[in-house]
Amino acid sequence: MPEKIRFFPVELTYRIENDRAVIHIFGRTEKNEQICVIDDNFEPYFYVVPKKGKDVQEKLEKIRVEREKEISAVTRTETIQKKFLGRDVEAIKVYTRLPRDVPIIRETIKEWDIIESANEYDIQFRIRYLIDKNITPLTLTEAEGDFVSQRSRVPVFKAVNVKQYSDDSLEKPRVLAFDIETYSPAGKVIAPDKNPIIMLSFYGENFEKVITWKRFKTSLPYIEFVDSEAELLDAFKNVINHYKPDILAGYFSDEFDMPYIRTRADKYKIKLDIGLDYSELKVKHGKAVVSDITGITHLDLFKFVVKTMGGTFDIEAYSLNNIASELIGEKKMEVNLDELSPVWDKNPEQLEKFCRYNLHDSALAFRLCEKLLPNMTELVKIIGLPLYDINRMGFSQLVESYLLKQAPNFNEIAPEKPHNEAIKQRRMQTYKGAFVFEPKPGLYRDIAVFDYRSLYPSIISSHNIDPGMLNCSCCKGEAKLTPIEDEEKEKYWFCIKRKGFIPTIIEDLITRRMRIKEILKEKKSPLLSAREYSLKLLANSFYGYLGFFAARWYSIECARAVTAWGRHYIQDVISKAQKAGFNVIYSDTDSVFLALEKKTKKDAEQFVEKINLELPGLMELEYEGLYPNGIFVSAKAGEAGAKKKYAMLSEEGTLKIRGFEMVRRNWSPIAKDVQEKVLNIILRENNKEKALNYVREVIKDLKEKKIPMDKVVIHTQLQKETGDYAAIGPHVAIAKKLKEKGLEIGAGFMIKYVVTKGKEKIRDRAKLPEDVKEGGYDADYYIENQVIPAVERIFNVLGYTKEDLGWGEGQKKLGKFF
DNA sequence: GGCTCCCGGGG
DNA sequence: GTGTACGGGAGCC
Repeated sequence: MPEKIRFFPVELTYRIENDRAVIHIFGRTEKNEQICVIDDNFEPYFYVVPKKGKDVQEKLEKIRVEREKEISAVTRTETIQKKFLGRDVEAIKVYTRLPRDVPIIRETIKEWDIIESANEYDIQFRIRYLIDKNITPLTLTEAEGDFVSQRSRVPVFKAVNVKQYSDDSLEKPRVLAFDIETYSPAGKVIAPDKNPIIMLSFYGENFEKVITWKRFKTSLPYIEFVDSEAELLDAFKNVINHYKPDILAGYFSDEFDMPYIRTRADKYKIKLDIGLDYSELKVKHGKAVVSDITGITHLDLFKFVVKTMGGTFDIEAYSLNNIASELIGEKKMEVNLDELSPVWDKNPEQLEKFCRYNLHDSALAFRLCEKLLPNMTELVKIIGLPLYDINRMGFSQLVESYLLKQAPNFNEIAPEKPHNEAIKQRRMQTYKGAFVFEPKPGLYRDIAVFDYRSLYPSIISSHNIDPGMLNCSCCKGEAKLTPIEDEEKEKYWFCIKRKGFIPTIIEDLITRRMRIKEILKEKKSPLLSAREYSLKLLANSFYGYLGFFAARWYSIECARAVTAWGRHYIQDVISKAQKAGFNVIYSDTDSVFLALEKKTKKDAEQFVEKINLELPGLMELEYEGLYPNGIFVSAKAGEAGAKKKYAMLSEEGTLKIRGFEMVRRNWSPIAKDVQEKVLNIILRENNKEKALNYVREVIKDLKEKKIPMDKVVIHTQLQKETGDYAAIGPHVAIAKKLKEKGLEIGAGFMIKYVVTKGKEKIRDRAKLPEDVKEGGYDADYYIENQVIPAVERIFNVLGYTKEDLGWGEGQKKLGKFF
């Protein structure tokens, strides 16, 4: 008699056992125990769409391909009525024995001239399983079968039937956060192959631990001493095995902690078999590095923050410190990490504070995970992919995964991913973007900002913008033409009789979100606001997706139509604002900035209300806020317009800075300092004279060599061996000289240099800081190439000349504003 | 004006 | 592995 169990799937994979693909679903039962449910009843397949009147089926069934002594063959085929971009097609569902046969078979038929296309041959087998079985990870699922005996860290249940049971979801997955500290002398680059891990910390529910392999006196109960790095790595495994987390969370752990741990374990030939099936921690080096443990979801919170949440907050860098302060209001512990290695070598009695620092980072990762998990979980529930995947996906992938999940409900076959040629073609195509009302560069006071809520999604829905609805023969001459202004482009339309696949889906997302917002007005719920946010995120990503060259449902006509209608609607607000007597100073895509001047905040709010009364159902203009001070600058020196480059001071006193590209580490500290200081003086103190004098002072100090050397040191890392460079930049020139001196200089080394005076190329004037005596730097270089570019756009709008800055005649030309 | 190289995060 | 996913700025060539 088969047994029934219920569980929350967390992660899944597949293995080949006895020549069959077996899905392994890892999860937690209702009784809160970890489990692995296996299912060998799912066949790999893909679709073939034959050309009209061609008999393809028989030929398909005869395929046999030999690769590396393995035979790939089609096991059976089915003819099936499907839709492709809204059109009815007769497709063949082609089954194979193993998942890996799918791409092989597709490869052998791709040149056949009797087929229209092959489709859905590149959907991962585990994802195909979730889609076809309609199983959503983290959501209560029922399996029918029996427990079997199999080598595994958790009980294994062999299922004959697996199906979604209810909408209940795993409330509290078990989370363990971790972080490592490594031996890393000051100024030296991080080198996993050379330098050991010296500390490792974990933070979980009622659990904190720091493991280190140098002993010192401490009363901290969570510190555990071991005798070597190899023992520390063993402890890493043991802690995970005993804690039994569903989720192992880190910050930048995909690309730092995990690869580091992997490299160190390999050095000692330690098996990192922490997978629930005893498989090893896998670090995969692709374009981005990802680290994967079978059965345990490894989350890299950095990736989620950067890829998905990024746009929502206003920070200059995605460091753990910034993100933690922004999201959970906590900072990292202040510690000078340059001291860690010397202390480790010479003063181990001082290691305790580094242990606390190490634990605190894990604690931050843990709380960040708690904070972000509702957002990720909601995306899991909406899109239907495991957490692991959601964590690492960008917007386009989220949209595409959602469409792939929805396609069967509409009986749609997914289009192929574009291949090389198509991508090249698509990349060359351009279209007109959003409308930008170019501001007159300058300083403004009392700026009221409005924006359309979900402008593009509501356009896609209300204008039925969909690749399959384009230029239908049924509505020719009847449907409204897309309002593209470009005369050379042919006008086109979208069907008004049928609703497209994408508009249907997006409308569903918008209305679901609206319902949630209604509930949220009544009472707060973190869960619902996470869902609301996820729905918004997803809906907002469709437009970009339609114009993304690598998208399956790519359609430049659709993308072009969205921006065309967008321009139409924003221009409408602008003209109405002007008619109402407002001074429109700036507008971009879906937002309008008004300088209030003689009008009041109340006038602005009333204006928005009035606009909203006239807007069709889904569309809404929002009052974003009032900014007492703002500066709008031109994009490049001398250029008139200024797209997306402004800084404003909010009523709450925070600076909102847009478009001033981050001055990064390969800039000198003096350039960073000056940019930040100038914006602050102008917006907070409202004193351009003071800002001017400040820069003038800095320029003077540079010329008089009063700015200390450490403010002009530029850091650049060598990315490859010195001999491998085609172009010799300043840092490469330095590296070559160092090498000639017999120093060990290779890829990864951090080069610090100072540019000195001379007429040669910059690379010939770049010197090591220690080879330049105090004041030996080239003041002109730092003024012209560092300080001035950092503030040029700002002073641009203030209209000062170079004489005003004390950088007068007879000097090298600096651009007309100085 | 193209092409090449670097940055991010982490210690 | 039912494969190939950044995007923008500076300096050399």
